[in-house]
Amino acid sequence: MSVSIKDIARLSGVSTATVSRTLSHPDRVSEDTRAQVMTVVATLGYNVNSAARSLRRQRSDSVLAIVPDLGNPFFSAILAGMEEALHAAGIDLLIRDSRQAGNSGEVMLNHLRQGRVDGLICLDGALPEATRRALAAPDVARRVVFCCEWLSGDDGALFPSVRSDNQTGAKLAIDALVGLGHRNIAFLAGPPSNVLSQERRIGTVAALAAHGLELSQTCGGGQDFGLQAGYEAADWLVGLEPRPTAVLCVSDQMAMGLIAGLNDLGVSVPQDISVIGFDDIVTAAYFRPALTTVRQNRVEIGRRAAELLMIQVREGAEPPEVPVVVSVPVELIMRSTIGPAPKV
Amino acid sequence: MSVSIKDIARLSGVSTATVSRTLSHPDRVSEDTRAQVMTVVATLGYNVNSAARSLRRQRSDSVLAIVPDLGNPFFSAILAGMEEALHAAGIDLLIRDSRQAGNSGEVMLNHLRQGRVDGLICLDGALPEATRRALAAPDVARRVVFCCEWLSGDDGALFPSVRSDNQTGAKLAIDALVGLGHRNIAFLAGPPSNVLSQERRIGTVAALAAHGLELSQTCGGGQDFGLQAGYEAADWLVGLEPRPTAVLCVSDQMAMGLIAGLNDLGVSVPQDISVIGFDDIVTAAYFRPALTTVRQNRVEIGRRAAELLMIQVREGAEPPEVPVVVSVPVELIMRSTIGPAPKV
DNA sequence: TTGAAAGCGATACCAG
DNA sequence: CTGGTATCGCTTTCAA
Repeated sequence: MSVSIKDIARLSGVSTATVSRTLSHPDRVSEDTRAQVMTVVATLGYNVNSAARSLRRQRSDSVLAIVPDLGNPFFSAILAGMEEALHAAGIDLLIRDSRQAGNSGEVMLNHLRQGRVDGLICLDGALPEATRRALAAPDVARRVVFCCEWLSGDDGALFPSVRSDNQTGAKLAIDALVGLGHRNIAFLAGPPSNVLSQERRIGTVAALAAHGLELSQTCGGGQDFGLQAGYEAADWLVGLEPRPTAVLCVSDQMAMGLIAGLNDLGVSVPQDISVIGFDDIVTAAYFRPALTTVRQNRVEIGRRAAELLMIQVREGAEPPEVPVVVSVPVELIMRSTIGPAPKV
Repeated sequence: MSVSIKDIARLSGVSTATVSRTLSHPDRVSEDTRAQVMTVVATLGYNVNSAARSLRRQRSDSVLAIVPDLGNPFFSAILAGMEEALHAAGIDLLIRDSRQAGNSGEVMLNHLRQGRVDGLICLDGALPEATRRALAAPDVARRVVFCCEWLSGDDGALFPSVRSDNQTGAKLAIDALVGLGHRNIAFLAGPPSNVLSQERRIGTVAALAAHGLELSQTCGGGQDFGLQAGYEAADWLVGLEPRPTAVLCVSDQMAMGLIAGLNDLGVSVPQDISVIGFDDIVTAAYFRPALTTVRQNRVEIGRRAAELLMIQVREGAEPPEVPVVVSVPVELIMRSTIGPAPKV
């Protein structure tokens, strides 16, 4: 059996209450006692038992992040940002993949209900209806924030959320393309029902309208934001009549897949078609041609989401002024996949 | 206050002991009782309190993965594999970045000592000496497995480990290059002290020796396995005299960076130089030219590590027959970055 | 500043 | 098969 607070109490000649105080509220014991207790603690190599502490304190000091696809490298930087903010506050990060077999929405709700975690950071905007309803219960809702994605139709009134400024991102991209003379611009979406597909498309349409232009075409994309979906979209793109001279893609992975596909079809980027991605994942700069893209500050998004959640679940915290939407700035990174619109 | 086992007991007219049994060992109560209790449980929406359960059972049903750099997409598939295996067994996955500020080795050890987690999966082979010693304590060592990397010098005698068959991977790559007529082959390493750099280099030297060849050059690489380090190695490579006609890289990211760098220097891959990567990360297939690489089965590695750990920490488990090294097969994926050795 | 003691919620042993 | 009860280890009133 491992050493407990009782052992410390006995060896340092004080009560368990005092040991506990020494550890949790050092300022509430005399200096002498503290020194004495700490010595014994160090000698025995004592560590608080977290289950006992959680049980007594009625909080776990950990939070759960729900990721749609852990295998997608897009999320790693976001998780890193969360990790950083959370651990600075002594809070643990648990991770679950919401699309993994057997991970219904219930699973994550149970974590909350069982007290395994104090809060939830959800990166998946496509939750089943039953889960959405369950999340909306008042005592649950306060413990949830969304990050990157959000529930479509929720503008922060139901759940606070942290997201990139998607519409501005699209605008930056479109402005750059129009500035290069492009007039026939297409949008390559991910899953049509995904909020990011929708939001960035809206931004695209609005930015084009500001130039007196209309969106040429939207490709529905595949089941995800992945490379293969982008690759397959190349066929669609070259078949369009008239063929767009530029494409804004909803993700970098799709953009890279698309460029690879165009390449295989004998279409050159950016000579024949200009392409812009979204995300600025780490490979974007080393892809050839180097990918022009809208950078999302993924670490920052993760950090902000974690901080937001910590404020909300702090006990005695006021319920937040709704709606809460933290919009993280984006930035257009100019590289080599866009160029002047080809002369007809 | 949330509903507890007492409430269930009262409403279903049985003792708390019976409720507990119904939930934890359904086969040890009568069918009638079980039905009765389960109805009440469902009605009240009861959930076991995990802190109380952990305290009583003296186990947390969660494990901690230590990742050297969460921001590196290489790890996401491994984590996904772990997640899958762990959650199938009802175990939670916690994640920490070992290189993050303030995450000394102590931090992860404390998780074990505090009973926050039942075991550790360590993906970082470069732990500080103090941590290595602390890990080796008998009661701790049994709860640790290494994954991907391992402590240099440990052949599974100290800690079980799951890893790719790195030497065979190098051999597959070298054999392919030699088969294409290459005689002057270089190796692009990551951090020199890293076990993967070392192991793959050893495999490379051995495979070359089998063909009666010697390794032309080794580039020490940078501080990591990243794209930038590969990019910078391009200068080194083209400066060699005689210039190697092929390079085996310790990671895909380095290979891609290298190719981008060569590209910028006017050197063509594979016409002038053949390049092989290691990992087969998701972008490898869509990089242009598509990257020839040694595929690691990352999901499998993660899954096996998780399974290994679960066996070890199962109570009453025999200490494993040491050494335990699970070697996961690798595979050479032929794409477009290698070609015949150029005629001189 | 310190100690005694009540509990947090679930489990498992021991009787019955 | 079921109930009573001690217990896991810590925190926190309440009194002194």
